[in-house]
Amino acid sequence: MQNFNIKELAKALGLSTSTVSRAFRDNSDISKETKERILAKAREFNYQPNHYASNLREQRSKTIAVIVPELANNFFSQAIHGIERVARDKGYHILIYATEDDYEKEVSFIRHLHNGRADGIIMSVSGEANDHTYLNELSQKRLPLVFFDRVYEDIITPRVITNDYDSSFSATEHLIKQGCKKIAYLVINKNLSIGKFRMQGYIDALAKYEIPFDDRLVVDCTNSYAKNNLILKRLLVDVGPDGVFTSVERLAFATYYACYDLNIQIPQQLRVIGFSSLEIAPLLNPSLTTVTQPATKIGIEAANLLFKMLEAPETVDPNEEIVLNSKLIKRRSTEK
Amino acid sequence: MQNFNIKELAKALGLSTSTVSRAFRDNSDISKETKERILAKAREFNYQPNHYASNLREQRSKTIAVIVPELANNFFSQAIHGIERVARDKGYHILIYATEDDYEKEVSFIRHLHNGRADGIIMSVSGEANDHTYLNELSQKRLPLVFFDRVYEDIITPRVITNDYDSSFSATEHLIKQGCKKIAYLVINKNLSIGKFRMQGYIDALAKYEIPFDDRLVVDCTNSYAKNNLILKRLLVDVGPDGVFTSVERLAFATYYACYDLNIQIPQQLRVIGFSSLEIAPLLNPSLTTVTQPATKIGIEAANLLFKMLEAPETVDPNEEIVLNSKLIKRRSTEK
DNA sequence: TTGTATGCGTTATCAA
DNA sequence: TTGATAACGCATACAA
Repeated sequence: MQNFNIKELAKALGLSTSTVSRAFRDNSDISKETKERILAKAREFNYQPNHYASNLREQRSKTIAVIVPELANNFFSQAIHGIERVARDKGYHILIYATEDDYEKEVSFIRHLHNGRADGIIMSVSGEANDHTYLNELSQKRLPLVFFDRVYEDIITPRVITNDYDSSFSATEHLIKQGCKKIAYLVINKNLSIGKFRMQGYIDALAKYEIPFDDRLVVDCTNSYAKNNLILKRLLVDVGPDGVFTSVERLAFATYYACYDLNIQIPQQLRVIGFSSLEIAPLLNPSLTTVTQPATKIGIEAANLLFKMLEAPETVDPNEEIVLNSKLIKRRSTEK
Repeated sequence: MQNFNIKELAKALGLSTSTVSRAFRDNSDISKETKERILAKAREFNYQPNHYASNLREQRSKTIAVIVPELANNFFSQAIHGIERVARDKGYHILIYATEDDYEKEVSFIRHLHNGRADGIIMSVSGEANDHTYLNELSQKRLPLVFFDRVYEDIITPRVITNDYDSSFSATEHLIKQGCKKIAYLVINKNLSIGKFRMQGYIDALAKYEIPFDDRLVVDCTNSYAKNNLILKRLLVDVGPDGVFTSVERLAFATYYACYDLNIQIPQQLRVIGFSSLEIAPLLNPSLTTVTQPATKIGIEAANLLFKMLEAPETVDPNEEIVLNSKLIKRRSTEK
């Protein structure tokens, strides 16, 4: 940590600390010459106002926390990228926390953030449990929170999501139009709101085309690659779907691997479509039909929303919901 | 920000602030009962010691900064994941900064971090310019810094890298053994140390097999997808290599796209190998032969090194260099 | 074992 | 326009 502080700089300049302080604040009265003299000297000594002292004094941290389930995921890294850009423009810093889909960690992060470390939180939830009251503590303390993509429905706070229901409906419809009659739906956590909406789109699309719903075709997967591989192989062998719709990118990959293992041809024997932000989906074998969310845009919108809450809280409706559209991009994995 | 502070908590308990403070510090003398009474009350009011006040007092932030060129990149997101895990275990938080390969941003981030915001820095450099003196300012102030993967050679600080020279040599040798005689080497920035070592491995492997070096085959690419596409197509058409070795993941993808566009068959007409941390390399069309760096491990090692510097600076040699091995994973893109 | 008093580095208030 | 001073919330040295 730095040793050189505002006092020493003031002494070196023969000025008071208050005058020096003013040189770093834009709105204060200070003569142009002194200001420049101070800044020059500051550069010389490489002085920067101590962040912790400033923030203690100013009661805000110019920092926002971003909580995501995982980092090694195209969707989240693109979203974080978007958030980072907005934050940087605003002169804010971002703290990153990965819950690894662990509810305990999520609660622990949130609790710790109550200590003034961050001015606001942008979060995509893990969704493992049902007790979200810890989040209400946040709202009592008025620490602004914005959800993106994965949200808790029982918590009222602004959110940025995509048109999951419609996308799922279209994706399922697309599979049906390509001739599928037995469409499996792969999900990580049925109970999470995002899972529900996406699943409802699937269910309603089946209904529209009078395809009976079969709950053996709705498969709850895990976070373990090995387990998923087993689950999927069993599905493919025992139930024998002719189409697969995955609510999460990872499960589309898992489906590919399972098909490779079982020597099942995509798309001839099985058509695959998945939610995915993978930029190289066209390079897969076969190229993967995706429902692609505007990940970076989501991050940007979430950050903008949070900054609006920070700058003018009264202008933000706690029920505000920004819905962005995903795109269905048809590729070889769903060809006839 | 929170309104409830240590004073209020002390008042509510009929104790002094110092006693309350002690309840949150492990080493201090305090009776078990009072401690528990205090912690219970703290939970009730959801009190947490203010982070900025503590850190101002203690002169350390329990925060480390991570600076990377880009976020939407498998290597970096995996590395960050590794760093995050170690930091969390140590009770540290991580700040993330993306330079987007912009030297100006890098300098600006570093300068701002001089204000006590972070106790240390883990960085993979952008490498755009040659003036790294701003980093020496860091070392004067003894703000610990660890490089990983992309480093500046002229800055003395501990680093975690991979055996780039050997990997490149092996990769090139592999292409030669598969029958390639005209091997292109794609790079983003020739001047960056990592680029140099990787390139030297390529050059020496050619020499070993008495293949003449042709500098039309060494191609400096950009950060723009569109430009790279043009550059690569020109290379493929005008120079006509029979093998491509990319020093960066992104360029392997670019090569695939260019081949798709030109209807060039991989691996029959062109064999491709690239540095890549892509987990789904086996799913590409054709599956991509990769030099895979242990990204998460690199992040973990870098973080461990930084914490060693923070906890026992005298035990860390500033020239310390941890070298991890990459793996050459042969897949279809380089088959005969 | 607990309480008192001081200072960490900064900025806002007020006075000059 | 500039300077003196108090306060932000906390943790430690020292006293009790």
